[in-house]
Amino acid sequence: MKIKRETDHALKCVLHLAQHQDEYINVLEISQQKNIPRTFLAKILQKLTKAGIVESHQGSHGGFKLTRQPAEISIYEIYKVVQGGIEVNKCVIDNKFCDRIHYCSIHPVWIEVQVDIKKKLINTSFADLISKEAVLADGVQRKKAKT
Amino acid sequence: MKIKRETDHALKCVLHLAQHQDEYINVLEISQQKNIPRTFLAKILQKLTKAGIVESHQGSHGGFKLTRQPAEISIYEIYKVVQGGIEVNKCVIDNKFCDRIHYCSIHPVWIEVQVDIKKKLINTSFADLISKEAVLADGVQRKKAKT
DNA sequence: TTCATATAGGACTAATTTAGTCCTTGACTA
DNA sequence: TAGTCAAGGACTAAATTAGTCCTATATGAA
Repeated sequence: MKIKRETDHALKCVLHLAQHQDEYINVLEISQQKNIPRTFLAKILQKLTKAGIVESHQGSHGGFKLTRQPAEISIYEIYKVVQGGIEVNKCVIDNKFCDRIHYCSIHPVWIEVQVDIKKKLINTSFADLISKEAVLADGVQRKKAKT
Repeated sequence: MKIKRETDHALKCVLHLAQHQDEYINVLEISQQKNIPRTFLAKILQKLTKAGIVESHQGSHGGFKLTRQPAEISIYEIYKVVQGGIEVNKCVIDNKFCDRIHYCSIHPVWIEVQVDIKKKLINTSFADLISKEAVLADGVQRKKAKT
């Protein structure tokens, strides 16, 4: 389990959409706002669309928007769309990498770790992130005001 | 945080040494027993030696052995020697990868995940693994006996 | 004392994965 | 019907991982 840049991009992107619901927002705008390479982001949004997390609209004034409320979308979901599942160690997923499947004492540790991570990611929704962002942004403002 | 093959090898290697304390065991034997490429394992053992987890002895009848009791060595320690620390997302370690350090709402999630993982890995020692191995090996034996 | 058996260490290479780009096609709408 | 957008496939570049290889050095035993 390691967050790829792609996943990072995807999360920021969905966060942006979550903060601008009901509008269709195009790739260029998101890429500029969140500092993500445009063409790469386009690819990521394709995946999110296929997965049903966002819906797309072509043509002018087209773009993307969320299909669900931010509170209904977890970090885990996005993570899964991009990376395909939590994989702490190859051996846990792919038996080819472990000849000791039936009696490996280390194996269960990875499984436990995976379960823990999954729980945490499932329990964080984009509504949570939005409210945190607000608090944090406020903090930054106050800091600026002080100086 | 993703377990590299190298770390996997290291863990199996230390487990083997933990199961054969007081003897010096050489690279060749461990590599054969645990199915790890010999030259690669040699490199790994160098790291473990430098880190003070094993001590080496050159010359005939030389090899490696643990410097401490298995109960005193955690999975985390080995992990750290090989991979240098838990890094769920680059942005958590390296600011270059995140322009949003001061107000990123996703950031704290990774930190929490890292802390959780670390706890779990610290709390598993090689003594734990050895006893698990015993139980598991016994299970395999019973299965074989049945057929 | 010298030979066989080990590790130490540095410099390489091969394979795989990650992080993108580019280009053409197809949908929408003003 | 031209301009604006996404869809999709095929590529490429960069970075990381997973090793190898070769030489030097230490140790113990014949």
